Amino acid sequence: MIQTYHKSALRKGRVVPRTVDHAERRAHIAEALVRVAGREGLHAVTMRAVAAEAGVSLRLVQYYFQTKAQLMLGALEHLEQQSHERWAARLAEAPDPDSPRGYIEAFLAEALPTDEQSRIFHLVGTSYAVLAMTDKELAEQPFIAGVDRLEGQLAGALEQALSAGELSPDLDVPAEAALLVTLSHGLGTSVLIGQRSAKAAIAVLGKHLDRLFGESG
Amino acid sequence: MIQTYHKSALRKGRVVPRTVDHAERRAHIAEALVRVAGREGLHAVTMRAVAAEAGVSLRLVQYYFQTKAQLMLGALEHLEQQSHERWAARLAEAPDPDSPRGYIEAFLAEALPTDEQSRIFHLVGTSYAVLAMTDKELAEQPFIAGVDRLEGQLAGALEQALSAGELSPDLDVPAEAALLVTLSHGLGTSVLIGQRSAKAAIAVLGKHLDRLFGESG
DNA sequence: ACTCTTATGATACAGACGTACCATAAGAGT
DNA sequence: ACTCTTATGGTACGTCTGTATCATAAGAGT
Repeated sequence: MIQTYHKSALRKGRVVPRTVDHAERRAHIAEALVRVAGREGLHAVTMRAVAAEAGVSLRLVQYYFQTKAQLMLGALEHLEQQSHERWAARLAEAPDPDSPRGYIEAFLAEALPTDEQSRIFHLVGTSYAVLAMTDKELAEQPFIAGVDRLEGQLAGALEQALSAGELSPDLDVPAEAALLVTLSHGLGTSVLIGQRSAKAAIAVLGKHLDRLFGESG
Repeated sequence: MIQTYHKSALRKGRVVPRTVDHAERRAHIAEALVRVAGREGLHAVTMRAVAAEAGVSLRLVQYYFQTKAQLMLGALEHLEQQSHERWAARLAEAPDPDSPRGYIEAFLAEALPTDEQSRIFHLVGTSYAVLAMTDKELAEQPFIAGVDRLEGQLAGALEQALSAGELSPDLDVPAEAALLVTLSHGLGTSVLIGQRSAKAAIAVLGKHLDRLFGESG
């Protein structure tokens, strides 16, 4: 799994880096970090642990990310982008694309830790959030942007449902989007600390959506 | 501030510990931990840092809490108990004790990081929550119990409001209590990472309560 | 007055951590 | 063929961490 380096150089005959694809390698290491953090917590993430998990030498981690701070930041960006793709994939297979409620429910359920992958995602994401509370440089660029984007996307879906007449016309869309995103984050946390099952969290969310969309149906 | 040890022995002439009040000293150290964690994050909490913040020697921290794990646990318990008292004080001065809505709103607003003390409380609490996600022994006893107690207390208030006819009679009280607690936790987090102001968070919460209590008035 | 236990100080130790340094294999450009 | 740059391995260094050890001051019980 390790020594596959100059393979990628043959694949793309250009003169770009040297022999290996830097982006690919950085992604590989970043994913190793996420696995370690998901298993033992973000506080257990060390350059040596990440190197071991990725199956590379400590020196390599240093080479691709010069410092630990940059490694942490790079992994966060990778996680952001990965979640972007994950959401797109999930929403593409939404049950009924004509139903805004289905879209919104799928959207929010994705944020809940239902399977192993989303569990890791929520755990690591929340860990980063806690770091961002005391590390302002970490917070500003990559973090808030991601959450804001989600909230905006959801607000768009609500707007659409409102146009379709599925929602009460005097709904405050931005406030409701904020409520839904923060609610699903809070629910996810309660699941992760073992206070509630994922099923129970989905039920709470579902009841609120029932209320929003009118309990007919 | 440091060498006040045998003063407490004179105050209470009994033969209980030896010269100093252990519980008082442990509380002092636990509060130092909370201050450090609130300022620099829970990951910056070290036995030496706590000792320095408390103005005692490293040995003393070792003496009163034998190990770091016990120090962390003890501080969490202290935080729990402190929050208990804080809530009681806040609710005692609720604006209108006859209005369940006022009670509930005060209850939930207390969970939001509006002033420095509640900011620290939420930050440190969330940091512990993240730890509890990967450290099962930490989670079970002190953590979930605290949140469950809050949720139960809130459910009681909702039940009371329901009896007073202020809520829709087909409200699912436990689900709503869960929603409100997780929502206020999620809102608090979004405030702490700087995504939203405390005022905006309170507004989102207020709008939802308006909906619950019927928007008349 | 004398001992005993509690309370506190100082410091030492082994391990882990982030980072820096030195070496070298090997493709790229000439 | 020769050099130059990139990519990788190995390892050493200084610092910080949690914990353990040795020593001792001083109130408590007799």
